[in-house]
Amino acid sequence: MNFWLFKSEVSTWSWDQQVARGDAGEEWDGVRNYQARNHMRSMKLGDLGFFYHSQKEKEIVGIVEVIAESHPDSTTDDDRWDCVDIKAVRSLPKPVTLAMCKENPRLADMVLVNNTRLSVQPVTEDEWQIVLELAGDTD
DNA sequence: GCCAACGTTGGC
DNA sequence: GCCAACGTTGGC
Repeated sequence: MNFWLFKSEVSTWSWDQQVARGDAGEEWDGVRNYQARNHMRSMKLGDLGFFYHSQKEKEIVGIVEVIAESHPDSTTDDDRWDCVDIKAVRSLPKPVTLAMCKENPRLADMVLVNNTRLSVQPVTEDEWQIVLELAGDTD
């Protein structure tokens, strides 16, 4: 089981839209960055990820699950670009802001904090647990 | 709205 | 294969 983080601008694709898709999920298309694509290629069914709103909100708002492994991105004919499908699992009780991540010494190495431009990122298991704690998601 | 960081493109 | 120019992302 691996953990990830998916970044999206609210105006492009929001958490509300993702939730509205239900178990059908949605293709995480439109990624045109090799690093992000490579992360998606290494995802497995059942992997979990955070859903992060960039720009205005700058906070992790929910948890998603990979429901289809890497396949060609249907929004382009360019065969360089693949993507996965994800579905919303649940919203976080309290969103975890970028500022909170930056303040927490244990999250100092989180990709979110250090590489602001990468739209699909790996998250370590430790980081995953810490963020869940910050979110009050103590399941 | 600005700008830093970073990725990509294309000329040589 | 290098590197300058350019475009985009995203935090501030």
